[in-house]
Amino acid sequence: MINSVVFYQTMNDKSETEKKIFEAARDVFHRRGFDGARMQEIADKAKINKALLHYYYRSKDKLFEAVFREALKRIGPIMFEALDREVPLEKKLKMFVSNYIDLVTKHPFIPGFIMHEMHTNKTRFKTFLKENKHGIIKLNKLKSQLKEGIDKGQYKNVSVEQLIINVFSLCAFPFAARPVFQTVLDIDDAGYRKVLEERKKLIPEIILMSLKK
Amino acid sequence: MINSVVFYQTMNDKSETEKKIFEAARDVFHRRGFDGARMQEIADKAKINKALLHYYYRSKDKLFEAVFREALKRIGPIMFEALDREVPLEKKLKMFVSNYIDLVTKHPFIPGFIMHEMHTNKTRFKTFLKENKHGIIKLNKLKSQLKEGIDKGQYKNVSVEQLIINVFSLCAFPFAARPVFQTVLDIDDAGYRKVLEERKKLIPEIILMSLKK
DNA sequence: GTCTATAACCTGATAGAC
DNA sequence: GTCTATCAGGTTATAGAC
Repeated sequence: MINSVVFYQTMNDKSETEKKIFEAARDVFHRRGFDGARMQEIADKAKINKALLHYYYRSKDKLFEAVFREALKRIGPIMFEALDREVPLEKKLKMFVSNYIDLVTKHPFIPGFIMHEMHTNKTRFKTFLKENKHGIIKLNKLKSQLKEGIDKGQYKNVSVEQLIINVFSLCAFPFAARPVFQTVLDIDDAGYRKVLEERKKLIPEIILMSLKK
Repeated sequence: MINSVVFYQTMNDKSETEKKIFEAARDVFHRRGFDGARMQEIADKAKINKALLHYYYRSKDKLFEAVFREALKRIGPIMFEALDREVPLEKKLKMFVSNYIDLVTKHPFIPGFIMHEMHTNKTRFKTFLKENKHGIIKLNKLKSQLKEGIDKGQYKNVSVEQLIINVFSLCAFPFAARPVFQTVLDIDDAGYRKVLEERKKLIPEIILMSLKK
């Protein structure tokens, strides 16, 4: 729900053509990355011609920037704010994982897209992230919850950094490496969807199990 | 050690120039991906000119193919054969995680590289994987170990597929998404190396904890 | 705003001398 | 085997008509 608001605000004042272009661009950039994307393919997909792309977005760089920013806006809030809310840790984890898997099921290329573009252009990413105010996240609430559990002797002494890395790895990697897993484990599309769905339950269990003493 | 053998066999009969080219190509392709890589950059890095690249490797495609094959050869055995050995599950996990993290520390772009190239060209990957005889993996030994533990009431009823996905996610994603994590969690290079090192112990603990009843 | 035509540039690949 | 010079094709970007 957070994300539809963001999307709505961003797209609100745009013309129909501009929306069509943006959606086509998102699709192509997500799939192929900046270097693999072709302005011609975006134009074809939006059913307009190349010149119009430049009319609306000046250059490939600017168009990419718009797409990349939107990806961060979609994924940022759910990633970080959701984890830092005033909700019991256990419940928060379940909600987060379920929301994340739903979101990325709708935009399955986002994790791989962001990862790849970051590796090939770190500075661009850092700039965007920081201005996006999710730059360096605080996670104060999560930290204090974790510390509280540790002090009570309820949780193991795990750093919040490792915890975050574990949660995201378990959530995001099955999407980013989907073709690898499907090939190597010989799972068809329907089967893999089931695997992903199962993980909504599985991941919180794993994380909580790994925290408990 | 498996990997040095593979490397040795492959590089054995090549001239010095060919080796230099291959290593430069590996570096550039790993970093930038096929679409982002430039023959000129490879030539510069190998300290020869573009024409020589074509003399040795005919085309960008063929050069890429060589690099991609080598990445699979490096990662394939450690990924799958290691997990299917006749060793107690607990010990096997620890060894695997430690070896994997060491290998990928040396070639940190491999996970992201393979993932990205797969998304942009699935058929190529499938062909390579299958001929590489790690195509569809059997994991018979791992399966029977897991089943044995489940039957004994020692382990939970987790599928081997989910287990594999969990292990690889926890191992590979911190490398593939390293720039994201470092930025967002505000960790410098030395700090992140420490985080990765810690995971050699942490990951087997998490996996075993999640298995136990 | 939308189109066609084309400029300007880049990149992979080859020809040919040494 | 290695180099310089150059071609051929493709891609981003713009000019200009409607």
